[in-house]
Amino acid sequence: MPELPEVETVRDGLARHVLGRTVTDVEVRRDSSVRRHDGGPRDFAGRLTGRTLTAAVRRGKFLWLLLDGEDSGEALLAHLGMSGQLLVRSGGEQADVAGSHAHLRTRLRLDGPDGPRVLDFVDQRTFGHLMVADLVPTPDGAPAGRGSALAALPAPAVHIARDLLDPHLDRAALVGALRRRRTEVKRALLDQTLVSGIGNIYADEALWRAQVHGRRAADALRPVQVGRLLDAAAEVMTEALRAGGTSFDALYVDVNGSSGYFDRSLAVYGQAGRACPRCGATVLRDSFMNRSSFTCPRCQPRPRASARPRLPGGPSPRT
DNA sequence: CACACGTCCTGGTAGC
DNA sequence: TGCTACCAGGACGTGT
Repeated sequence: MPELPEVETVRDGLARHVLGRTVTDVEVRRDSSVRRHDGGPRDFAGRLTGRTLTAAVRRGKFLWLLLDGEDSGEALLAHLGMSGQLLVRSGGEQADVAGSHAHLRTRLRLDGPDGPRVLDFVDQRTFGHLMVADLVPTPDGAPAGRGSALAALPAPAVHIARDLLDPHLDRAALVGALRRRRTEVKRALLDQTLVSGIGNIYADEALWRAQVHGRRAADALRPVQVGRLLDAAAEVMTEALRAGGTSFDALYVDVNGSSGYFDRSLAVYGQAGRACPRCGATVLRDSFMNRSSFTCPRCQPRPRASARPRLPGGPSPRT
């Protein structure tokens, strides 16, 4: 599952392999891959063709490539969803044949100083998408004083909060905001408008590291516990980033959610029935909202009712 | 056929 | 009472 570390790895790969290149052709093979683009597939292709990619930027799980040009307030915005990949390869015919992929959704051809290249958007489960989006200035934009387009966000991403690896994140404010939420702490961690980049996998890993059960009420946690939780999340994502970032060769930009870290180092996610690496108790799997949560019953005791959020409806008057 | 889950959307609620 | 911000849960989509 592409969460922050995987998306950052893709961003870095794009920064190294497609910047400065110009789009020569756009082939949308499945319209739904650009379903969020206002003008449809044809407009999508039209807006990209001839544009040069000038920067690769990420916030949370959103990723975008800035486009040059007169009206340069635009970006090619990508979200990988559950299974999206962006693959770069050299643009020779051989690569075309070898590179034909069962789940290829959109292909961009690029031209640059050292020959043609191909940027493929591949997505098995189709939750991902591409679009050309307008950049809009935002007060929460980005480092002041960098008067470039970096200070603006693509319109569909303006509601996305800064992520834990963003040097301009206001940690104290985030701790406060999390503790103000009247919901389960895991749900708050997954809320991209509070803090971005955390998905189901890293949420479970962070909660395990901080020894907090995800069903505890966010507003019942002490500030220091929330701080530890955020530290744990930043830590586990940094480790995953290091592990994933080293496993790609020079040209291919690849993410399938594994990033090498997935299988090896997860303490609880997907580990139901196995031993907790810290205490040896058997890891549990619970269902919530059609999603899975993995916890260690000893390290992360389930909260008593009084420590769970008071949900709408209150203590049911079930007469 | 249940299950994987990130984001968007809807309907409803709490609190002012 | 009316308004707003917030929150829970369902829909979506495809392959294993």
